[in-house]
Formats: sequence, structure tokens, C-alpha cells
Amino acid sequence: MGDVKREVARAINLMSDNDLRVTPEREAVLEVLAENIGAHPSAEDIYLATMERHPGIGLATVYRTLDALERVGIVSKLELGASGSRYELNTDVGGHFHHHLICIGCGRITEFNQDLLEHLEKEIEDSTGFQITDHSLRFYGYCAKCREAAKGGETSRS
Amino acid sequence: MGDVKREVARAINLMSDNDLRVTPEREAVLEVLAENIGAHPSAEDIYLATMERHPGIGLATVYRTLDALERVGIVSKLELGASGSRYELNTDVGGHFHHHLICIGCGRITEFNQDLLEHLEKEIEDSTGFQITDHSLRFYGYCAKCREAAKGGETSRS
DNA sequence: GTCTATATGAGAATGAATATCACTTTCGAT
DNA sequence: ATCGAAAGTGATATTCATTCTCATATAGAC
Repeated sequence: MGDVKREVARAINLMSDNDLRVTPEREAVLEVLAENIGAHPSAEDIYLATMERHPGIGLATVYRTLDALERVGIVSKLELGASGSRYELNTDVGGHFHHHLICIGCGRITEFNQDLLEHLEKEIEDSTGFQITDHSLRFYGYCAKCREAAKGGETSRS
Repeated sequence: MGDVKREVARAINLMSDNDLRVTPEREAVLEVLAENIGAHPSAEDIYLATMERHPGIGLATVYRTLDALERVGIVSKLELGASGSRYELNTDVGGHFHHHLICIGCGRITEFNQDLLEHLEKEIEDSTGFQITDHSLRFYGYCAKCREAAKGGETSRS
């Protein structure tokens, strides 16, 4: 789902605009990212998927590509302590104001759209002098599936 | 600032309550944590400071202690992708509803108290079926000091 | 096509965090 | 107070994600 070609073309334009060279390796990575929107793949996941499309690509190149794409805003990196980071293509639609719901049962990551933080950021800047350039809001807990799977246990909790 | 002895005593009680053994090593780590509230030290920082109080302690013990203390809620671990995690004693006062302002200039971490998320959590649980057990809200940007130091550059940004 | 800065692949290196294992200590039961 | 099983410790090896190194290859401006 989603227009893979369109997203890749858009990303390639952004690369040129930012003086990043467009190489076959980077295109392959972009295609993988565009085909996996919402999946939040790890660098390893992306590496393995890119291998099928561009055999011989090195893991280091995947990391370098993701890093370069992140620096110019084409991808977002979601840093999860241990267990490595996850990456996602910043789609045209969708905007940047989504936060993550991270299931501590199965590890699945889903998204939640919300703009509420704008107001809070202004309040923080005024009261602390801290100039905010980015934020990260995550919720940890159990997704519907994992709750289902755990049925039979205690349902209420004080 | 802050009552180190009181915080350590409180933490030790919590340890007993949670079947964690109270060892000299753990007490030393707790003292270091209580003396560094607000400093957000890394495991290495804590290790070095604890060494002065309890020479011979191993780095692994510091990690194990921090991990054990986190599991029972005595300390909070702030995971920062690379550059390792930071730790903080959960003080009696202060509560758990503070978020972090992380300066990408100097790395300093400060706090911001806010309760706004309660309402949002309920909304998410109702609309997605995701049962939230914890959350993490961080703001990245430049602290007042770093902004000061950078004076003279561009002030506005589209 | 030429040229030069940039990208790539392979594998070594890094660094935070964890595992291993023999030894020691805590703390409840006696 | 002492005993003993369970838990904790120190030293160090190990893991694993990520980055670095360096020789080679290629993109893209001219």
C-alpha cells in the first residue's frame, strides 16, 4: 500500500537538492523503505531486504545511507536503547507529528497522530529558555493482540 | 541539595520490600545516586564515583545494581541511543511526571514537570486498545547556555 | 570523456552492556 | 550467634549494534 514509485522519486529529488549522490545502492535502500512504511524495520532488516534487490550491498553502506538520509530529513531514526534502532521513510502525507506505541510484549511499533505538543513546546521555551528543535513521545505497554493473548489473567489493576 | 541520607534510607527500605539484598556495593551506588540527583550520570560516571567510596567495585556490579534498582522502581533509566544510558534516583518528592530536555549542544539534561499526558493516555487506550504502562517524552534542542554561546549567528529560522 | 570528491565493500575496531564462573556474602531459619 | 541456600560480586570474556579504515569504484560537474 502506498505509492512506492512516487515516494522513491520524491526522495531522490530531495537527495539531489541536498547534494547527496544518487547511487544504485541508495535507490535500493529507498525502495525497501518505501515498501515497508509502517513496518519500522531495523538496519539489519533493511540490509537483508536490500540484498534481494541489490546483492552484494554492504551492511556499512546501509548504515551510511540511512544516516545520510536522516541528516537531510528523508528518513527518521527511532532509537530504542538495546535491540538497535528502527527506521522509517518520512512520507509526504502523514506529516511529522506522529508518536510511537511500543509493545513490550511483541515489540511491534505502531503510530499515533497528535499535535498536542506544539502548545507545550512554546510553554517550555518561554519558561526555561530551552530552544526546542525536536521531540520524541513514546508510549510503552501492551498492544491489543498481546492483551488478547494474555487473557485469563488479572484484568484490573489499582 | 536534597537529603542524601533520607533518600538512601528510603531506597534501602524499598530494596528489602522487594527482596533485593542490601550489600555495601549497592549502598555505595545508592549514595552516589542520591548525591547526584539532577545530574543524570552514566553507568561509567556512577562506577567512577562509587570507586572512591567503595574501591574495587566492578563495573558489572554497577550495571547489575542499576538494573535491579530499576526493576523495582527505585531508579529510572534514560536510554539515549549511542552514548549510553543515564540513570536517576526516583526521589520521594518530584514524582514521576517529569520529562527531559536534552541539549544537543552540550549534552546536558534537565527536567520539566508536567502532567498533561494522563488525558492523552486514556484517549489512546480507548481508540487503539493499546494498554499503556509507561511513557517517555523528550525534547531536543539548545539550552539557554548554548544559545548564549552561539549568539551572533542566525536567530530566525523558517 | 576527464577529473575529483564522494560512495562502496570487506572486515577490523569500538563501546556499551551482558554473560560466565568461581568465590563470597546476605539474611531467614534454626 | 550460626548455618546454609540463594543471591551478589569481581574479573574478564563475549555479544551485538554501529562505526571506522582503506583500497577501489563511481557519480556528476566540467
